[in-house]
Amino acid sequence: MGLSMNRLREFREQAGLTQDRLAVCVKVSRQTINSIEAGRYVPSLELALRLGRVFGCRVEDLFGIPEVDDAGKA
Amino acid sequence: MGLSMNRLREFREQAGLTQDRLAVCVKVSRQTINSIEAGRYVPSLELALRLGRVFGCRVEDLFGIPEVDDAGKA
DNA sequence: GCTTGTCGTAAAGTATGCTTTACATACCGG
DNA sequence: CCGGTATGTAAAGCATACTTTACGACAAGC
Repeated sequence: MGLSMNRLREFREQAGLTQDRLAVCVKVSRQTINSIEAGRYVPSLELALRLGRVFGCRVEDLFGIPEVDDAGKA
Repeated sequence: MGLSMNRLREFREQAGLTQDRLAVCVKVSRQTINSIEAGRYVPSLELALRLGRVFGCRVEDLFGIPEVDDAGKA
């Protein structure tokens, strides 16, 4: 739910990268980048870390913080 | 490779939590926590984000930064 | 009209995160 | 001795990330 919305596209466009070039940078296929931007699935931790490194930001800046959550938390 | 070594146990013990209690906090099974600490696999992004939230640290503090790059990768 | 570049998306296959169930160890208190 | 707590680990099964291959659409330029 929360994670299917991310700021990947925003970061990528601001960096002036195509999906293809970003994909090469982080060593996945172009479709993987596209699917993540489209919210079709959330990346693995490894990929998320690589993306954060490319953009010089925290993983939490790209994905996350949404899920405050479920009441019975603690 | 790099990600199989993480600081989860360190953070957990410092927080005075058992594997069981931490598991409940982040809503996974105890075995999942154990396996991550043992380096048997790396967590999903969702779980990593929840863990970071529990410990009040960045995902990168728990997992990461290791993989500077490939060198002989290909 | 053709090609080239960027994007959107789908299907089948492989890898792996996570679950449940289960058992084994070790420490501790009684 | 026994019971409870905390940990280590394994197997089978389900869900999903990621791959390759493939096709469709839109714009730009020649």
